[in-house]
Amino acid sequence: MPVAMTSGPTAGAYPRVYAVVRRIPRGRLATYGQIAALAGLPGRARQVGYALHALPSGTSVPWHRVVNTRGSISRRATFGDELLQRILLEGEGVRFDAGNRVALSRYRWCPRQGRLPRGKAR
DNA sequence: TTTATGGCTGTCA
DNA sequence: ATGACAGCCATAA
Repeated sequence: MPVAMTSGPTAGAYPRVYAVVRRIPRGRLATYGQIAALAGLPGRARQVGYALHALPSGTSVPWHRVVNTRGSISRRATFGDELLQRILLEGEGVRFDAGNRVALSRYRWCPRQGRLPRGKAR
């Protein structure tokens, strides 16, 4: 196991990211930026991507519930992975429209209603 | 050490 | 609606 950053503002960032992702209810979605903010890493959506990418297979973290701000699955190294994400989401009742996008305004996870501004979504 | 890249986001055309 | 640009900063080489 890596020593990890034992100091600094980013100390233990990965565990925090995982903790937040784990709280996403089934059938709900969150964006990288949203996760980053909730994990105390505002503006570091990329790191969230790295954290999720580092997850082992068979993890209990629902990484598939994290998508980009457009509501679409980011292009990954292989089609298999992004397809898997879609399959998993559909298995939770999330519908994709043409273009492989989901209605974020409809599925967005709101840990605290009004925490993040997103128009008049409900 | 430096450099390049990137599972993103927000703004502007 | 889509496409281009610029910030952001951790990770990999």
